[in-house]
Amino acid sequence: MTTIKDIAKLSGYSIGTVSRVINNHPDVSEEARRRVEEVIREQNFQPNSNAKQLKQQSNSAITIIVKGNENMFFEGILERVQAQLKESGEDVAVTFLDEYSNEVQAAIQLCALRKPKGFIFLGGNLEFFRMDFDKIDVPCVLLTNTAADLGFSNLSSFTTNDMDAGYAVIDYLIKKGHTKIGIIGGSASKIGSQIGFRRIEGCRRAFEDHGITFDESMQFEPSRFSMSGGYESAQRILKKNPEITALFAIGDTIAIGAMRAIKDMGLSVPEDVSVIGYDGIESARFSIPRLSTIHQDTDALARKGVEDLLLRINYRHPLAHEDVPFSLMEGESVKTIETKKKRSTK
Amino acid sequence: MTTIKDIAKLSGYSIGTVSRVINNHPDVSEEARRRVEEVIREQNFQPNSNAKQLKQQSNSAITIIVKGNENMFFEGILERVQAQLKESGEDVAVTFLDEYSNEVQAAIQLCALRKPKGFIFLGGNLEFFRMDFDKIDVPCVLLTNTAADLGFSNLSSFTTNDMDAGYAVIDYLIKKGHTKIGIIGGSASKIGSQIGFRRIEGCRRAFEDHGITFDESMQFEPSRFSMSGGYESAQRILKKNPEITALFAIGDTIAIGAMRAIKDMGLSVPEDVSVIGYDGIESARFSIPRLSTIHQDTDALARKGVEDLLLRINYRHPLAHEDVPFSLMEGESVKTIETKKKRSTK
DNA sequence: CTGAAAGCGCTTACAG
DNA sequence: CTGAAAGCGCTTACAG
Repeated sequence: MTTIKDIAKLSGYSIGTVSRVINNHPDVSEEARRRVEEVIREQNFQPNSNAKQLKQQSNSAITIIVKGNENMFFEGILERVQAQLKESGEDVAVTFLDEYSNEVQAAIQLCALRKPKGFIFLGGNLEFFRMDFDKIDVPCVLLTNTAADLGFSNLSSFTTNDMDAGYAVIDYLIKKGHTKIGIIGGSASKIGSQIGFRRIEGCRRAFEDHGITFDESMQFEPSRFSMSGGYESAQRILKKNPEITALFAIGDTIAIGAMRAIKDMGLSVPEDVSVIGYDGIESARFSIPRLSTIHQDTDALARKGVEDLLLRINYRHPLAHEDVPFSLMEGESVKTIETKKKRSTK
Repeated sequence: MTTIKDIAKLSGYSIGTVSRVINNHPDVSEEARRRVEEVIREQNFQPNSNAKQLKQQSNSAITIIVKGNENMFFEGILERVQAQLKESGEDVAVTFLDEYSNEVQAAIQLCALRKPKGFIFLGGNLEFFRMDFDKIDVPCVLLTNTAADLGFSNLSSFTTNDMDAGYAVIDYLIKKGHTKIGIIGGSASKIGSQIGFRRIEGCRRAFEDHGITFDESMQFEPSRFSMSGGYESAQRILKKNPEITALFAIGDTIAIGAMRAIKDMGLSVPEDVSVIGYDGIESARFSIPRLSTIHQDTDALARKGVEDLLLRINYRHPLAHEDVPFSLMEGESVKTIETKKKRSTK
């Protein structure tokens, strides 16, 4: 193992100077810097990160906490975040959590264990943040939910505007002639913190604006963010409410399960039941039928999240809470219904 | 921060003894052990891993190298490996690589940077291992390919027997009456090291045993392990060889892309073209039609891989090269063809 | 069985 | 601008 000591000896400078070169301290002569860097290159020297971190009292790799094992959407975004971070030379640790577990507690534990430089949360329940996030003091970013109202000084957030997007979905379906619309996914809890809540809240407003009543007990069914969750919830809601002509699954993973369930009930998409998803994952572009969905800009989410975190880890940099734009991608899974009302008004 | 010093003071023992308790050394009195453990619990003390690793000259987290970003199969297995490792209290780092990049070089770099305790390779090109793996000296496990013939003393491997499984697929299709069979996925290279090669080699043998000639140029099309790769390769092979009645995609991700391509060509699965995949990922159970496929036992793969690695990291433990059993899962994507030959022989 | 002490490879005031 | 030295939190011969 080459150490900083060897570099010192070889370059003719002290280990203090070598360390300063490595860490880009300003007060090193050009000559010393050049010489030391040369030796470092020759020896292919890599500083020992354990020693460095021991000394600096900080910290291990940036940690990504993925909340929702089975949610395919997170897989895509995880990859992007990981790629971004690696480009910046940052090491990355990943922890997968069940969709219902407490991500903030998990982060607190990790802090005790290895003091990560920072966290990126992929998905998060605001309720857990409210309860315990004050115990975390490293810079964090929450992706796909907004932390704007929480007021923590070390938590940025980037998300699709779920309220607007939920609104857009229902508005779209209604304009396509649907009025008997079912929603599946997320939990029915009114806490206002679960990932799906804002989406559903947007739906509510759209229904209202169109003068259509939304009966939660008949038109909503909770579901895990998984294909099997979507499969089961679609079956349940369609059985309890056979009038439904369109289903909004608040995640593509759920939607794909739902389409399979509809098929297994002897019905077809979109002829008997239209389905629209949320996320815009790759599988949605290859499913049969192709899934209509809200496309979240994973690239922007990942890029902004990583940039923000890095800036705040390395410099004094202000927090940010931003929405990234979304778009409704039309596939083949929603059909137009000519309603009587429509016809008469035309 | 509580340190080992605090525990020493609080417990009335020296830091040496505390350290021995933490590391389960035998030569500690029962009394000391009890007392120290009590204080550790009270203080919720976590040893500083940087200091520990600095001292032990070893090492950072076990690192999983995922080769093939877009291959959904790896996502499932990654999760399981991760879960297993976490259960054993091991920290985990993940690196995603493109399917065509050099995973061994990547591992070598990581060794220089942070000396991981070990690596788990999800997918691997034996050629790269042959070339450079001797530069890695930590315990490693290769999953989904066999390293039995490589003879490295620090590399175990666990895999489905790709040869047998490839054979089983073709045998199955032929028994279903198909003779014009196309294969997509992997690379055509004869190097014998790519992940898909053994699968295709198994296919060849099955064709031979059934007395059916296999014309690689007309019946094989390479493909990335991605949905879009499958989409394009299916289109290409079906255009160049319209006689094909069944397609074997050597990965489910590829198969799902292929089914979509067939649909877009105005044909349907399985009426016009049968499709069979390989992997048994969850999406295969929810696709329309449900995909027939070789189910790899990801649970066993993950469990055995992790156990083996941990054993070899912590003890002198022999290498292993094992096959895990597979099964052919029938979905809805393969139809039976009544061939003339079949009829006459019956 | 236990303690005192050296040392892992680095960073950073401190003094010059 | 540079060097000598203390110290980060731990482990592990060594001596008893």
